[in-house]
Amino acid sequence: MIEAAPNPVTAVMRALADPTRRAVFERVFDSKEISVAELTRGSGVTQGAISQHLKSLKQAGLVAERAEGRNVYYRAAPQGLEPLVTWIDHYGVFWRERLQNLRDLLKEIDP
Amino acid sequence: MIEAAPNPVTAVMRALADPTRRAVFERVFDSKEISVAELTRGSGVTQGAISQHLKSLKQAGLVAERAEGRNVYYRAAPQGLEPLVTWIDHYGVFWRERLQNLRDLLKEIDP
DNA sequence: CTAATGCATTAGTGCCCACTAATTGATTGA
DNA sequence: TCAATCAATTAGTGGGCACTAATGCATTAG
Repeated sequence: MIEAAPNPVTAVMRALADPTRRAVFERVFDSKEISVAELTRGSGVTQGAISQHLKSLKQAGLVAERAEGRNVYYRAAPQGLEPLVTWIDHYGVFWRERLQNLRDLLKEIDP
Repeated sequence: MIEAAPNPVTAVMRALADPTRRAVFERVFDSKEISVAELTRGSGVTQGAISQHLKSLKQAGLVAERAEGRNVYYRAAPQGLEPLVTWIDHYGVFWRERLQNLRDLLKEIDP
């Protein structure tokens, strides 16, 4: 139960749990590429905050960057969501089994 | 971009972002039903902490409870994951099919 | 009845984190 | 050249959160 190991699921969950940071990811995702200045516009927070969020998202493997001139363009890295998908999908297996058991049971009762 | 509204996605993400609390959820899920005392055993934290985590999970719609005598038995509420699955379904382009199956399952479970 | 067990809740504490303001370095425009 | 723009980073701050210790309330056992 002692989980000191920095789990990738935890990293992704933590990165996306914050509404502001998740909104940044969503905007990056919806744009093919987007600069920091453009992300800052209408974000309600300062440019520094946006840069910090982008750093977190990058460390979580959720975004990638490309520098061009004095701009830095970010793009989404959807593969970064894989740990999350795997975690959730794990429960899908259980549900599947339970449903199957339930169906089997129903068939026995009402053949 | 100002997101003051307490989003259900945020609620679920936040609830599951903490490793200890997520471990509690996983143990609740793996057991059909489990008491607080049993959850506390081997959790590495006090009983009070477990109760607090269960309260958070309950408010996020991820667990439900059943009192019996002086025990309270918790069980998983899989439908609580629906906001998360829906969100990933939108952004996790690679795994949309996997998740679509999972969403169908959730609908079957929670009629 | 009395002691013990199960659970929730509270107050208190330390820590982490989201944010700002300011600075710095780099690049571009006039 | 000099000013302006873009982005990252830093120090500092407030607030929230995970946790403990302790208390209270039921319920059960002896």
